Amino acid sequence: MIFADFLRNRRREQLSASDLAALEDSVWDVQKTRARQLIAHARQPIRMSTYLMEGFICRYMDDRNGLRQLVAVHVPGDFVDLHGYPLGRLDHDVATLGACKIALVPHERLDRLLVERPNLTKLLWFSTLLDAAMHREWIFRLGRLDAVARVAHFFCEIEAKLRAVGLSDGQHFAFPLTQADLGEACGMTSVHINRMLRELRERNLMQVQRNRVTISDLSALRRLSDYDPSYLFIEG
Amino acid sequence: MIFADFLRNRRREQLSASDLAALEDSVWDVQKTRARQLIAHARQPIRMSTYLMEGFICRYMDDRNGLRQLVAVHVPGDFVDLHGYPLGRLDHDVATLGACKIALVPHERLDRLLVERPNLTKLLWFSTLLDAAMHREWIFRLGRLDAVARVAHFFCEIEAKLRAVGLSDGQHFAFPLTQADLGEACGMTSVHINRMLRELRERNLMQVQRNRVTISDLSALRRLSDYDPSYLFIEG
DNA sequence: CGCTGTCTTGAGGACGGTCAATGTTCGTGG
DNA sequence: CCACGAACATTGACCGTCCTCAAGACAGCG
Repeated sequence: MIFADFLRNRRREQLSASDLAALEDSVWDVQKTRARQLIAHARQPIRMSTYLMEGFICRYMDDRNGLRQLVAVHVPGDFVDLHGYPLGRLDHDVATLGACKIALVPHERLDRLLVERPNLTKLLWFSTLLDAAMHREWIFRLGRLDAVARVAHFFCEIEAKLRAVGLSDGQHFAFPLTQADLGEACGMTSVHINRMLRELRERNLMQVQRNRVTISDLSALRRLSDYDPSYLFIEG
Repeated sequence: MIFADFLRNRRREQLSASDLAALEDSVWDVQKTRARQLIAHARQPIRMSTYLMEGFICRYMDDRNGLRQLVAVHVPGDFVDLHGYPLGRLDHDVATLGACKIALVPHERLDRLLVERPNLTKLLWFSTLLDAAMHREWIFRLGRLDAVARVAHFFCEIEAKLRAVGLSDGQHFAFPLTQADLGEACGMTSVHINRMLRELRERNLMQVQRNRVTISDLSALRRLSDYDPSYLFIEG
């Protein structure tokens, strides 16, 4: 089962057995990729979309000087660049963070689903709009929060997303991002990320060590960063 | 014709006469609204979406202290909260900036279009993903640009969007946002917005006066802010 | 004509960036 | 099993951008 985690704890009950089977059938290939590998280029037309089964993927834009701004971080269960289907090309790059397992879905097969399966189409549409909701939360984070809160807010989101697919117990989870990556996500330098992580550690809220995050006080972390996960549409 | 500007200069040629007629038929009411009026509430279920015919609308989120962060500014031709259809509820508020003319489309009617008109559905989906692309550009703006460039970048986007629907000639356009609004869009204080506008004026790039923007050197403005409008998918 | 919201400007300070040095971890190959 | 190098993490000193606070000017509107 490739799409086992797709919309898990979201609206999966709206996915009929037959729609799910059609979705599974639309997969062209399942692949493993190494860490730090580019999997889709900005501006080029794309003919397939990538569904993430294992690992972490990010999307980012470059400025003139080659400095990156991450615009999304994806976890298993995410249909990473499904928006490339209606758009036809991407406005950003997509790359793996750690090693990943991905499924590739050709757009011609999505065309069939669009015509034959309105219910599934609406769920696929929904899933691309979840990404848009996350984008909005990132805008809020960058526009209104100070440095500590930005970092805390970022981890709150990752934790909530991972928990929805069973990869966090609320206290621990695997996490392949470096401090430089965090800087590119939060709009700050890796040096300052380091200081903010120290602050969060010293306040006994959370810590990061060797690709692993430990959260000791999730509710304090959420309070600190004004975090409300309702935009993720996770049930229960 | 209500949807005269919808996807104008984007993919409107893909909109068949019959699809367009069906879209027009799905409108329940056309209304005029005053300036600074809330038209959709965060968190509440919504049963209609708003298409903007005239005026400016913004979407925003509040932090704990009631400080706003704008996440989008809409111009005529935008289907402002169409994403509320697959989502079922919004994660943010929607309000008019100046006086507006809007068309309301009940979601039950969109359900019919979804089942009967896959081609139209794909275009509607596309239009919600344009908004997501703009969100990404806003993330980039807030994360990677300094204050002058942020303001310049914002105006470059507004100008490009207005030009696509014939409301800017590349040099002049109507603009109802106050400096406080600009601050809420660009993640800075209105005081600093004021200083940056002065800088742009003194460098002979652009100026704002009485709800009107004059751009004297658009290409310099774009260079300054690393602006590339390709994410808007405007043709020609 | 006065009220209110918006704009403008200044002075001082805090937050986060820059630059640079050092420490740590981990994979690779001898 | 250890030696080495590369990538990543950590810390300090200094500095610039942008925020805060505050006062005053201006414009639109009753």
